[in-house]
Amino acid sequence: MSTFKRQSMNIELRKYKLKHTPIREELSRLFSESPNAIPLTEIHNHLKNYDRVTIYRSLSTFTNKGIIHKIINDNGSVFYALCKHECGEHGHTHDHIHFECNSCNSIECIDHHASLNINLKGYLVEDTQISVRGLCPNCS
Amino acid sequence: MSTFKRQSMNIELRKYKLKHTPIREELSRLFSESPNAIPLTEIHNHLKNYDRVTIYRSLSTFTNKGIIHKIINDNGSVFYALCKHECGEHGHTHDHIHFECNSCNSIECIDHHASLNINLKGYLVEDTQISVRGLCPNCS
DNA sequence: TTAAGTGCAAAATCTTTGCAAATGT
DNA sequence: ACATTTGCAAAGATTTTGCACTTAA
Repeated sequence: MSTFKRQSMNIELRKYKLKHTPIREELSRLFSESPNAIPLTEIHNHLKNYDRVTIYRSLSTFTNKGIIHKIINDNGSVFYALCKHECGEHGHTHDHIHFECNSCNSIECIDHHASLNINLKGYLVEDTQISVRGLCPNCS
Repeated sequence: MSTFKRQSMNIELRKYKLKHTPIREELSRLFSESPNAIPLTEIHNHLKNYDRVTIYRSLSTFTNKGIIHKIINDNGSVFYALCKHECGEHGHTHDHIHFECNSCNSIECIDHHASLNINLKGYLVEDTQISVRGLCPNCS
């Protein structure tokens, strides 16, 4: 239990013109420290001191700023993960795949410029999202 | 507005050891007639005469039997679509992609044996799901 | 100082559960 | 006849909205 004051969050709130509040620092830390997507349930668990509404609104704010993105898996469970690329207020642009582990249920965003040959006659493809299930390195 | 009595549902309920009830016939017809996945909201609209609970339970039954499968899009909206292949009580096995139209918001299951070269070192891939967004033939 | 952010209460959805009544085979 | 299915009431769960209070800059 360190009493040192935490310093320099990895997410620069100022850059996004967001005020520097306790819950946002907590969220920043959470996301910065986690290599994987974070289940919404876990976010609630970590932020028990804060009102649920505030959590929803903070996540919404971060999402709108292009700091994080929402992931919904096949079961409808909600996760959030840091955006790694050029997302912003004007939209999200992701070119990674989501890997979900069948054992530990973690979801990881993996950079991948997939060479996907989809030939859909008559369809205009604008975006492709690939989700992979299996066993992550820790579980296989 | 035909007054002929409809005949021979495309989904053979007996084959699945399911009783032949009105709501199940309605659902069978709905799915058989729709080339696309059906939004849950639309299912509720079409089945206004039936209790919501009964609808949920019927969809759940069909899903467990491997007759239909549930699709959740990026927004968390729920759709259901017919299974085309060898799904059954023991599980679903799909090898199609989901195409979601950015204009009319329809979702279509498209058979596709995607030649996807994913090289994920350390990961054991068991299943790959591809979702494509864009414009469907009707909208492009 | 003051616009932005938070907390509380309440509403709005959406989905599930329990049980008695109805129905298909 | 009887197991299955349905409808109703109610509970659970999740997310959103309104508004007054608080706080960061």
